[in-house]
Amino acid sequence: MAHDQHEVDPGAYDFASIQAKWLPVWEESKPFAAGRPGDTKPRKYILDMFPYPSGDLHMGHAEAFGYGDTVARYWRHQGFDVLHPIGWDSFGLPAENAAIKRGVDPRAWTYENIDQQKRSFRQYAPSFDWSRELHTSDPEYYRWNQWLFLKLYEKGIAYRKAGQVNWCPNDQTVLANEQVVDGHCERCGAVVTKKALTQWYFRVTDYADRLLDDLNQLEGAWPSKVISMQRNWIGRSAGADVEFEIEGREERIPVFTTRPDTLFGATFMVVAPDSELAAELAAGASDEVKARFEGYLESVRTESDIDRLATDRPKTGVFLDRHAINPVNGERLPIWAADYVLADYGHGAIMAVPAHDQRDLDFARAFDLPVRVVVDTNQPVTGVIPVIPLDENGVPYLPDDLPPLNPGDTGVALTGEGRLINSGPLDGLSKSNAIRRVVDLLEHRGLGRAAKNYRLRDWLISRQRYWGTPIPIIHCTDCGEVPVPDSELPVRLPDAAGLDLKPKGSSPLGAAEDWVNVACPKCGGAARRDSDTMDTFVDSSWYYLRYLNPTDEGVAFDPAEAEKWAPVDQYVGGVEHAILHLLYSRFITKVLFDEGYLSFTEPFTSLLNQGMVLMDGSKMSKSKGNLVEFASELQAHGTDALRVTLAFAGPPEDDIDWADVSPTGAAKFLARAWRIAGEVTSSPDVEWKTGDAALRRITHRLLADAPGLVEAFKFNVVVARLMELVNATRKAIDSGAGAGDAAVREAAEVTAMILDLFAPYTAEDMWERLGYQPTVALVPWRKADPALLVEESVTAIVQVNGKVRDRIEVSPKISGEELEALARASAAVVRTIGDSEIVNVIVRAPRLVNIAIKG
RNA sequence: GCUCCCGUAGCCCAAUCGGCAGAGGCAGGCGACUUAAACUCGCCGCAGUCUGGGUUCGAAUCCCAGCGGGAGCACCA
Repeated sequence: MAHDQHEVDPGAYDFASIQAKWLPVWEESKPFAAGRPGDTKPRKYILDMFPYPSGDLHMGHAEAFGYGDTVARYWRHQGFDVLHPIGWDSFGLPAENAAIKRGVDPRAWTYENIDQQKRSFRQYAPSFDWSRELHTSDPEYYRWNQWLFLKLYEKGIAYRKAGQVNWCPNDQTVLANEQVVDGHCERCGAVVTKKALTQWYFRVTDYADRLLDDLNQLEGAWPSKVISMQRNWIGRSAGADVEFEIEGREERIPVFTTRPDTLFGATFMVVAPDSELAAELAAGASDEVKARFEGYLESVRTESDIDRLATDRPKTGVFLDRHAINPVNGERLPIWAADYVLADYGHGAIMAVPAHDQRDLDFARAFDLPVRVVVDTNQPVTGVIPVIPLDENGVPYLPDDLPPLNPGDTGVALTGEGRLINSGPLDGLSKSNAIRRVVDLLEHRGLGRAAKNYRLRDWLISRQRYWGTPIPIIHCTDCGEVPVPDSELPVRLPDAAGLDLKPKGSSPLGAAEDWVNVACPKCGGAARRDSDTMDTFVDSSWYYLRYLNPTDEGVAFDPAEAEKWAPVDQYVGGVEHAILHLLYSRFITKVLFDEGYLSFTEPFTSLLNQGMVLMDGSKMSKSKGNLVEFASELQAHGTDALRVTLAFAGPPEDDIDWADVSPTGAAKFLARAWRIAGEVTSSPDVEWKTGDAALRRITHRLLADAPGLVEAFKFNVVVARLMELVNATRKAIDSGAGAGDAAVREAAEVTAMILDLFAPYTAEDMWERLGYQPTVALVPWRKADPALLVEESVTAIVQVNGKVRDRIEVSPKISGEELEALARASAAVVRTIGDSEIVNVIVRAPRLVNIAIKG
């Protein structure tokens, strides 16, 4: 029997035809364009982290963009002019790798991917303002990356230096510290090695204090996890720089310590083997020492970061046969080179206090170096832990069974509080007082000062790859580094055709002879362009500002527009950028603030991290065969069911296991809601007040509660409440007031309006079935009627000793006295109390009475 | 090893301030509609909140300890 393929029951919910019906309508009317001239509404800027165009959207995108869109749609209903833009983070290695593998042009590959991905995106119907779409790989965009670079160069924030850098042998390029995760390349997973290279950096360490301190303003508005990760990453520690004389050396060596109070306990000094200082000290020693040092250095160089990061590995090192002088007591301290001291932290040298530092103690025990206790951790210090033990009369005493003070034997360093001993003028002081005293002492003698140190390193931004923003610097043999004049921006990427993009450790751009050879802008002589490209995290560090005027050819962004829209009110994206992108973006925002371009110092006022979409408890991947394809889910269930499924699965920041959710359940709910809109028989001008009060109460409670729920990101609860409303409406139609009741129409309209946050197609179609014109997305939020939020009566609970003994229906306005009287009169209560004595009665009118009795 | 988060029904999840443990869904059971099935509609909830202590008139909620799970950090002087 031949079926007409379009044979669809007109009374049945068919997501495909609803999508096909409304998408062109919205594309035509563009209801989501922001900043229309003359719009006086208050503004909100809702931003999703822009995607890398990898070919197609996946479930992770579906989740994140769904949440972002819910928030954007919500604020539109609340009467805001909402800026909700989208663009493409379209520079980066995948395009280049595809180019190498398949001989395609990286540009063509990228823009084809964008086209494909965009088609899925449109089906998914986020309420984007597509007119502001941007691509970081367009010269119109990266021109401003170059502008930003030159600004930073001008201010001394961008600079070039030589050093040991992270090198990804797979991608054949350097990496920033943030892009090395557990010794592996953040992007491709290869084991990262070290390489000595001259590279471009941004001086993010100059902003370390502000990046750390300003996290306080994000407290409560960003996930606490992200805040603590950033705090850890910046890793500020306070202490002192102490200068040590070195025998046979003119200049003193500074060391950083967080425990200057233990200075009298220093028994040796350690320098990082890969530091210049170590090489210099070894050079001044005997040939035998020199040889031993060279051998050690070699072994240190060959070990990977992975090995080096392993904890509990035995301490290694060599004695350099040189000595330092302790500035406070004149003692000679042997100097060792050991790899547990890092060249690029502090000054690459430490004073070792084995009694009070576990690492120093491990080293001292391995090489039989002296251990001297200078803090008696058995002596309690007032006001700090350990608390002074008190005897039964409240008199402080010292217990007899104190732990021994011999870390050299126990192997456990004494890191706690205590009183200073063996420390001359510091004896008897507490830790904090000793720190203050010794810093004073050192400052007075010019041998040290209070100091801070950071784990954060400067941001290495140059990359030896093709598909990125060219660094706008020209290297001239006579003039050195010369910035490309603004009038010559953008420095465009040369055509990839004819270039060998295969990674070979230097940028492919260097081989583009026509491109790389230029006249020096200063002297006109022969010069070469810098052939590295920028880290793509530079692109994304300020893109949120480019959306404000994406086609402006005169400025990167318009400060007046920034004043109107920025900072971003709500940012949505993955927690994988907890440090990377979010730290860089915060940094660049502060730089732009300092330069007077912005009036705020934090780019993202509020942050929502979505969880991951899993399958059967683990991350989805092709190799595991547990991939849930976005495209096929979209095909099978439609946009709305997919979005409702994701919103309803649980709190947005939690992971979603696709095995636990039910897109068909979501589709059923949508169909149920949609059918109701078709059953309503009253006309739009019906008088609400005449409607069924019970249903109206449910409707208005939702109107009242939903804003708080959405603003707290409890999307799953909002969906549950919508289900509740739909169930109640169904009941009213079938076995209550009937389809013609005003409350049924009201409930259906409110359902459509709120459903728009999660299921825009269904909501729009319902809206039309209810007799209105598009678009439901722009319908103002209905005000909840306060009269309907008050219950006619409430159930008061009567407890005896916390156990529920009776329930009484009372007026919500009942007084405490009346309620107590009613409770005491309750038969069940009287029975329970019997002869017992009433000790206490707690009354919380109108909800609860608790009678406490004896026995 | 250190820090943070989380443990509620077979499963996913709710429970504004410490005040009736259940809003919602999945799965399941029963029923109506149907020749039958699907769809649809209706009905069905004794889990006392991981364990043990504590605070309180009252604890899923606050505190302490433990168990289990997840995340972050881990030679940073």
